[in-house]
Amino acid sequence: MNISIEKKRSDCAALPKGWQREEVIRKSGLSAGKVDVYYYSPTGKKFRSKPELVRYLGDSVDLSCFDFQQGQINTMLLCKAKKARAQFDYRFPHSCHNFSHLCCVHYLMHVLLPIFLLKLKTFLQGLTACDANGVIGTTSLPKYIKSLGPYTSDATTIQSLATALHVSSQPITGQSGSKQVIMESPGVFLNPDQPLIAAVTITKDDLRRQEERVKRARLRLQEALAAA
Amino acid sequence: MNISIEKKRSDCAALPKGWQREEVIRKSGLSAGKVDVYYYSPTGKKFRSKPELVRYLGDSVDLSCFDFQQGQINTMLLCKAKKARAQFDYRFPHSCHNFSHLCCVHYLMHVLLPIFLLKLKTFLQGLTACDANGVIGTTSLPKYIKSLGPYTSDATTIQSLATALHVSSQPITGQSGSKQVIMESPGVFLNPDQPLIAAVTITKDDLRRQEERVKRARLRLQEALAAA
DNA sequence: CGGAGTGTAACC
DNA sequence: GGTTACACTCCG
Repeated sequence: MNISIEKKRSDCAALPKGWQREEVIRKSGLSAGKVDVYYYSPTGKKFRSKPELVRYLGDSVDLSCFDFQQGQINTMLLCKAKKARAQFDYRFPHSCHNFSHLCCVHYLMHVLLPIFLLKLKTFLQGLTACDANGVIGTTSLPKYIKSLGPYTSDATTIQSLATALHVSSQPITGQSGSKQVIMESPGVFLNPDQPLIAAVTITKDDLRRQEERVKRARLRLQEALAAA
Repeated sequence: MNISIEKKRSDCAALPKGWQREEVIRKSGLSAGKVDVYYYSPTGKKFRSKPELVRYLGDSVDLSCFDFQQGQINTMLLCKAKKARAQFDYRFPHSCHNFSHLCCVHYLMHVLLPIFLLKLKTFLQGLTACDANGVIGTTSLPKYIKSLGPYTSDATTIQSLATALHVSSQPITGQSGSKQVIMESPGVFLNPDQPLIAAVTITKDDLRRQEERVKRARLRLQEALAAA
């Protein structure tokens, strides 16, 4: 019942019965964050690239339209009209050397965060675009997300999230008192209306408590996912 | 007078006197023919990898350019190391396909943001660690950053920033009314005490105004940097 | 010696 | 510039 965020393995519908697909996120090194995709034959043999797969399966399966990374048939591969990339790259810069404090702050505020925001925005816009084109389909948001707001459609919800992210430097004045499970995730930080650098001191216990809170939130979301 | 084809051992000029290098050819298996290289310290201790060697020798020998496999100094390795440190990788995921809304939210909250936070934390910790070791030196923060808080040292300032990022889900209660130029950067978003998804609508003009604000903030920081 | 994990040349 | 495809490392 463990759903690891770094590693997941499941059946692959685009391949014959018994074949499985695995995603592994690189955890360290220059390429940390990159997603490696592997396939396992029914006998357990591991495959790490499409040519390798083709070599093994021969003519028994036509993989010309098979997207190795995504694990599905992609008719776009025939046209070779590669449009928006479907791959995720979780990479991010490593720690730094030869960086003055000034550069550090500058780097954080003017490189990391703007890029992060931009990518989030692009990500969300891409999502709504996909949805509009029917690529994703009419998948609904699960109830616990819907309940966060009085929206008329899921598209509106996603859009408003993107919007809220974009107009970030202005106060977000939405419904209050809606502390859902997803709100307890660790990915929320820095209030623009408060000083950037605050004189907060914490103990190791504080750190551990925070980490445990994160773990609990993840567990709860996993349960929600399983129930959906 | 025995010269074995599968195994040879000799002094290694690139290491201190007394160190030896050994080559062993794999005789069978999938990797038959592959050469494994081992090193022996003057005391006879065996080393099987470069990290192992570096851990043992510590700072006494600079192995950054040492090619473990070849047993020689390789200047190309130096270039690589320097590049890796000097360059940042700003990559982040593109827009997506095949993603339900649920996965979107899950991805944002449980993949992107945790990784982002982790990297920020590592980044800042690396910075303070560097500083403590004198790698960065005693560079001072410029005045306009110092003025943000009553700190006794720059290290404290950086540390508190790292801390504030870490304990993100708790309110950051620092000095108020200190709206510095750096605060106007776009890299501040999402208040944890407000709903994640807010019913905000914006026009294209709003977007452009926001982007121009970013540009202006960047210009001002550049001026401040030039004046420092 | 195997194999998971990471590096990276070559390709598009 | 960004991926793919596979070579290589490191450690069990």
